Amino acid sequence: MEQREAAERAGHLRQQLDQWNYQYYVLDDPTVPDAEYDRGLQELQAIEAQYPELIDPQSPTQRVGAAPLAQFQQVTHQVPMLSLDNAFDARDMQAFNRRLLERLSLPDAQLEFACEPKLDGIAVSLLYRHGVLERGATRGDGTTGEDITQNVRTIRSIPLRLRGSGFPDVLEVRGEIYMPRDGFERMNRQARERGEKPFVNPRNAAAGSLRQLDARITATRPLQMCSYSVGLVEGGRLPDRHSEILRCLAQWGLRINAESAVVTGIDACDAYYQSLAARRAGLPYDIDGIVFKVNALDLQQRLGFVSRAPRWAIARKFPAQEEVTRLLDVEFQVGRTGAITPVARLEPVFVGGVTVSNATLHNADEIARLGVQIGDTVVVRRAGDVIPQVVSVLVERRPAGATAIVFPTRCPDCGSPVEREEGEAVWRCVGGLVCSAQRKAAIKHYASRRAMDVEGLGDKLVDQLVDEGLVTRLSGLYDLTLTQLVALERMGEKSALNLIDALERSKTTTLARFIFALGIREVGETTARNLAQAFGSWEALLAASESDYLAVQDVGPVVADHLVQFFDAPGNLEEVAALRRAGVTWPDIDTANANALPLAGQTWVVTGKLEALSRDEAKALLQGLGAKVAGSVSAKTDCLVAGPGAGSKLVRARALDVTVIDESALLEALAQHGVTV
DNA sequence: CTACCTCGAGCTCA
DNA sequence: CTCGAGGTAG
Repeated sequence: MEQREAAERAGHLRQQLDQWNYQYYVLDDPTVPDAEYDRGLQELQAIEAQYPELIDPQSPTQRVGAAPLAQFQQVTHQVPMLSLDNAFDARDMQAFNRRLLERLSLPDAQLEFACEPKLDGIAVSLLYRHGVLERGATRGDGTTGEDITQNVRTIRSIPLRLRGSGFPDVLEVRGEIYMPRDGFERMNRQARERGEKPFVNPRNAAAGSLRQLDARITATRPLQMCSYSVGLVEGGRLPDRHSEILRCLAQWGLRINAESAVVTGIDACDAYYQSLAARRAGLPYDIDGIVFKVNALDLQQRLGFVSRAPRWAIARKFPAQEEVTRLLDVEFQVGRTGAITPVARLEPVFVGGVTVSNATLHNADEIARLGVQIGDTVVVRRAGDVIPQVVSVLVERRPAGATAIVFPTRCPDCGSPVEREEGEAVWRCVGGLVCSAQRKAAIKHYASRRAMDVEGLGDKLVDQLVDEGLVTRLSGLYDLTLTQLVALERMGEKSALNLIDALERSKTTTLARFIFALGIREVGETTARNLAQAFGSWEALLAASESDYLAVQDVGPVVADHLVQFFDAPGNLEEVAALRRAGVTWPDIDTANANALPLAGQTWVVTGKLEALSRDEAKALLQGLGAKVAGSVSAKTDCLVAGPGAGSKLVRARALDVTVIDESALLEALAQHGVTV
């Protein structure tokens, strides 16, 4: 075949194959036998082999999976991928509706909702530029995910090129990648036949398949993609109703859920939920709830967002699955703060897609409330990502040998007495650092990634080090020698050297990390950062008084009290000194730096009703940029943010010639300083 | 909390 | 081959 003729034939074949592919994988409506599709594909492959210059990256032959990656690259979502608020029953849904109507000032409206099942898979983002699939990414934390382009390209229901026309220049499609039940069963059957370990549920199978560095493996997995919204849109317009946008996506060759529907009013949402719940078991895929979205985009915009979720959407979850099992034993774990937590050891039971063998019983009150005994038959509940729970006891099935759970009066680890503070539910071991469980927890926390980040120092190793008596205090970590380490189990020279090296590297840190690493009660990462920022140096922190602490962001009387207690306790200051002697060091923060925050020195006031933010949120964001947010307008006020309904403050601001901006200007100002809402 | 992937390194046995 | 650590996801 001549090249010109080959090019023509290849073009024709691609179009034909894309069409068949679309009908098969997107519409679920095959029009030709598999053999015919395969024949076409082979012919195209043959042409492309003969004329490699004719290969098009979007060709249907290019779905077999590319060569393995060394690692996934990070990608930033320009429009964050938010999560959804949850509803668990009809009452939550009514409350959702009331919130909507109130915010929109439409007390009696029957809003239109777009509804569809919430597939149990992995959320992804697909970026199309000029209709060509450019990038696929995981959700990650909503802002930063991983580039899984190579893997998504192998999924047949994801078009490599959009069909038709009229799509925006840049279109980010969001949806769920999942594994249909039949594919999951088939794959697991094959895995078992080959003596490999099957996946426990379709969701994990989909997640595992997408995490492959070798896309050729992903290509063999029966994955599907279903689109449910759009993110970034540039150079084009989309319709003004969610349901219409979905229709566009379908026209452009993306798969959308066949069950999607539009209903009017919250009661119709309930009916939709009930009908789908009844058919749930018969669906070809797993779902864990139903999503309801306000259909009109202008209303969505007016409703805005709360922290990490839109106000205009909600996921109504199905009731958590429950299973009956036996309580084998209760262990009492001692946490970093000495808190004693009872943990139920259960006869392993498959519930909600995973095998549950542990569940927290929280505290003594919870045990009393349940009236549970060891040996009892209990009901365990698990819903999706929530922690398994012991819900109730089947008392009538209590065996003769059941024994009461005796809450310890002494620490199970060190034997010190346990105490409970007035009004608190948790009992704590008073042993402090005498208690090896607390020491272990303290060291694990110190070494953890967000604290001092000692790579390679995991739970098991810490247990060993403490049990062998090699480390009795934090600073003891830095005294470890090669000889000591090599003597440990599963520790060769290489591992030992790596650990010593990691410890050495951890010594250079920041004040914020160090404060966090100390494990002061109630002082988490954020508070530690605020303290570091406010005081700049360890000395300044130490010299500060309780009232100085109270002046720091997010520090209330409780945290301030814990700080004072920490510094008053005898061993702590000596321990910090020992750590610094061992070489732990950080740069002091120029406290002038704190004043370098963009709005430092300015005083703002927020009044009236805001839409995208609550007043408290606006206040917090402004404070984050260094502004002082006052309650009333004075001559010293730099700027007034006035929403609708602003009254005397607005009048006074005008009188005093204070700058007044509205909410959109505020959002813009925040965005200018890198704060997106 | 559970499950999964990946990697480095130690252990085991030929 | 197995283990532990580190990371991701829901």
